[in-house]
This record gives sequence, structure tokens and C-alpha cells, in this order.
Amino acid sequence: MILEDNEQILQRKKNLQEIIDLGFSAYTHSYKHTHTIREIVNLYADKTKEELETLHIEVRVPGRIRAIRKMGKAAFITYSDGQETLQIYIRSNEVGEKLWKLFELLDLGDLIGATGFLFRTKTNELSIHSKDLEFLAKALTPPPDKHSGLQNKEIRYRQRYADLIANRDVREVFIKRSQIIREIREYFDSHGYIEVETPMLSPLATGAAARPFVTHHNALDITLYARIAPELYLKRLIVGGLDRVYEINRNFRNEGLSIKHNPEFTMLEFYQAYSDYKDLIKLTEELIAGLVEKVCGTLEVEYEENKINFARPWACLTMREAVIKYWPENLTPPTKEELIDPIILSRLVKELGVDIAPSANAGKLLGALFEHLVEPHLNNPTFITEFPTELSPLSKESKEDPRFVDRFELFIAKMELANAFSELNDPVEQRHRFEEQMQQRAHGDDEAMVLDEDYIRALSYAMPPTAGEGIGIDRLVMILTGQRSIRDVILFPHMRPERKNLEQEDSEDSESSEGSENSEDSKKTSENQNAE
RNA sequence: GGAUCCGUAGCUCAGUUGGCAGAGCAGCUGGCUUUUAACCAGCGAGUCGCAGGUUCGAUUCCUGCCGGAUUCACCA
Repeated sequence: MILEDNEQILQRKKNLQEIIDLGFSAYTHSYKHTHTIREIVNLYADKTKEELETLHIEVRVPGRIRAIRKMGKAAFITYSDGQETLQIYIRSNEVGEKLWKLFELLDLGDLIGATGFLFRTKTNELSIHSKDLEFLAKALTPPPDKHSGLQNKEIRYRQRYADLIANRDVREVFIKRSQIIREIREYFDSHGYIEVETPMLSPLATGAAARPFVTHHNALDITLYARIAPELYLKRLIVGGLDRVYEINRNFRNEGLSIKHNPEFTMLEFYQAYSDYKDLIKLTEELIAGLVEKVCGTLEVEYEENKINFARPWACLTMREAVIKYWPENLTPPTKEELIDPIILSRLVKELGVDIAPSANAGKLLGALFEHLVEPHLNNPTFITEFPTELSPLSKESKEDPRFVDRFELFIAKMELANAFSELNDPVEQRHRFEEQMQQRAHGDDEAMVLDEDYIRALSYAMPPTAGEGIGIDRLVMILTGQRSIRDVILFPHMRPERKNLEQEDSEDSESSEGSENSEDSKKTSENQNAE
């Protein structure tokens, strides 16, 4: 078991039993209350001692015990609703023997309700003078240290409940996250979009360059993939005449973890018919600058010792302009034309020591140069446009130069935050692009995109000229809440399973595996399977 | 997957140039009827991540493993 008895847990179990023996119910079914603690604080924080005496406000309020200060026959209990704290004052001669006994059996972390009237103490602290306590639930596990909180990151991520109890600023981050997503919905709902949901499980993992998670449908006996992007489904809806759609949901990519990557992450994708990528530049500025202003109250946001300035208009460079701009100062920069020539590009890549096969196509080489030279500089919001066609199998090519597509990515705080383009709607050209991708797959690139026949069939019904965009919500939340790690904006970030859990799963699995010799061996087997 | 760092009481952290393991909070006992990091007196609490090795002796040194953080790779 994960919950191991120690001195403190045993003591709390004993206290719980004594509470039950006194005739209180162990875990109550509900608690009718007049206020939450934050409501009390909001309503009465500015009332004076005299005002409270005159008003004599009777309240009934639940919360979690954070501290107990006992002075012989009277005591203060500080308790909290997670956001605000309030203190309860009780006297043994007022509550009676039984309730005083209950009080003495309370532990930090227990949930209780207090009934009484509001007053201010000698030191002017707003408090409930309580004559009736109700016991709501026992904390068998002691809460983290009341001053230093919970620091251990592993426990914070694995046991987010404990993190939320101990660290109030963590709660603030996730409240902000919720607010951000609400504001995004509000923006699209008020701009004629409808919110849709498309499959998370699909027979094809396509619409992005990434490796998928694989699963199996028993009844149909087929392989299914957790989606890597909703893109192709959303554009099917544009074909069907839903001219403006958006979806906020999870994507799953089977790749390494990092400070900026979680295997499941939340993506906003939206598509707008009869528009092109330039329309989305304006929309993106308006959406994100509006969000920043609402959530942060300013357009200048502090992030990792830098200031990010969201004042519009944002910088906009083509990929080749950006590469030339950030070319190492001691070297002669190439010309724009040189930056699409595969022979020159492979020479440049070698000279700069960029880690990519020099035999890659011109688009990939340019992309690698960009990542190497430019990305680390893009702190303020910057749109990068004019992507190589080879990197963009779903984008419409540029009228001026078919080697490039009408696409942009938005970078903020050195992170890719958004990706948008004019959608390729020519089914013949789309098939051609897919086939090129499939060729790359055949040559061992298992992230090249998979051909989707039904998507081509959908395009053959005619899709309007359309612009579409994806925005990484987790990264956006990181920037707006000042968090450096994506794990601090995801409630339950992906972690390796705890060893104790692994052992549990193994014993459940072992019924299907033939006579497993010892648990050490079967553990290794399951770890290997997970790794593949 | 590679590199670096980390894992000591419920929590936050000291510490041991290899010799019986320490503090604050939390817990227990007692005192205290307006405290607020309450206070005062006393007490208990540990597989020093796990498994081996070296050693008279390992929490400390070495190796492997588990878990975490950071970073590189992967991942636009």
C-alpha cells in the first residue's frame, strides 16, 4: 500500500475512532452552510469591530484546519477554503464538554464546519465566535508543513491535491488557466465560431509531424491511434459548410518529455472559411493581446527575467529574413536566394555545425538553420512567415513563389506558440503532397505525414479558401502565469509510474501472462513494453 | 537515450574528512480563557531511495538499479 502507517497516521486513526465513539459521524454526507470562507472575507473584511457587534451576523462555514492555537480552556482554529483563511474562536465553557472533547481530537488538515457570529479579536482579526463545531472529515495523512509548504516537486506533481492544499499560488495558476480558456471560448463564440469535438481516437494518426500513441479496439479488432492533431477533421467540417469552427482539446504525441513538452497537451485549433493566413495574423494579435490585458492587466509581462511586450503590431519576418538577421556577426550572411538552394544550404549547415543530415531537402535545411540561429532570440511576439513548401504538406503555396507557402508561426519567449496557414484545398495537389510525405516515411522518417484518403475525398467536394491555426494552450498559460515549466500549468503532468504502483499492475497483469516466475522478471518485461 | 545534480523523521532542511543520526514545524504529555509562525516545560519519532561491493565498521566511498530536477538529443 502507498498509505503506510506511521506514528502520525496511527494517532489520527485513533483520534477518528474516539470521535466516532463520542457519537459524531465520521464522514458527514453534506454540510449546509451560509457562506464560504472567501465569501466571509469578501463581505466583512472591511467591517469594524463595532459594526460587527451591532450587526451580529450568524454564519455557518466549512473549511480545512490549518493551525490550532490552544490556550488552556479557549482556542483559536485557523481554517481555510483553499483561497482565504479565517479563524474560529471557541471556549470550553461555551461549547460544552462533548464539543470540547471533539475539539481536542481534531488534527491539522481535518475538515470541519463552524457555526457562530462574526467578531473582531483584541488584535482586530475577523473571527467566528463559535458555539457549535461540526466534524466533516478526517485527514489521516498530515498536511505539509504550514510555513514552508510542499517543496518536493515529485510529490507536488504526483499528489497535486497535497500541492493545492499547501501552496496557494499553485491554485492561482490553475484558476488563471481556467480563466484563459474561458476568455478564448468567449472570443470565438462572439466571432461566429461554433465549438466542435472531433475524434481523439482515430484509425489514422495524421495532420501533424509526430509519432502517435497506439491502442487497440477490441470489438472491431483494429488498431487505433490517439490523435496527434484534429486538423483534418476540422477541415472536413469546413467542407461541410461549418464555416467557422474551433476545438480546444488534447493532442497526444509520443515523444520525449521536457520543460516545454508533455505527451498530452492542450491545443486550440480554429478554421475560418473565405480567409487567408494574413487575416489570422490580425486575429491572433487581437486574441492574445486581449487575453494578456485581461489576465495580466498590462501588455508588458515579466517572464524568466525578461519582459515580453505585447503591444501591437508584433514583429513579422519571413523565415529567410530572420535567418539573415540573426546570422552570426563574424560571418558573411547568405542572400535570400542562397537560402533555398539545397547545395548552398547543406554547406551552410555544415559550416555552422547544425545537427541535421546535409542530404535533407532544402526546406528541412532552412528550417534547421532557423531553429538553430533564430528561435533563441524570439522573446517578444514575432510572426515568422514564408515557410518552405517541403515543411508544410497541408498549406497552400504562395502565389509569388511556389517553393514557399502562405503560413506563419508565432514565437513568444523563444517558444513556438502558434502555427497557421492558408489551407491547401486542391485535392490533386494535396494527394501529391501526401505522396511525397509517404515517400519520406518509406525512407525511414516515421514522423512524415500519413496519407488520408477520406480527407482528399472531402476536398474533392470543394473546400472554400480557408485559413486555420493551432495555438498551444499550455505554453500560452506558462507565459501568462510566469511558469517556466509546462508541468506547472498541467494539473497532472506525465510522470513515470511510482514503483509501488508498478508492482500492483504487474500482479494484475500476471493472470494473463503464463506462469510468471518471479515479480522481478515480470516487472522488467512491463517496463520494456512501456519503453517501446 | 546521454550528461550533471538530487533523494536523510509526516513536511522543510542540516550533518557525518567512514565510528550509536540532528534542528524547526508537525506529533505525544503537562500548563495557559483574545491567540495568530501563540507561548512555556518535558517526551517520542528514521530501512539516511533500493540492492550489491570495499571495510573491523557504510547514511558517508564504489557499482548497479529506482525516482526526481536541469540540460542535450528527440520533438517544428
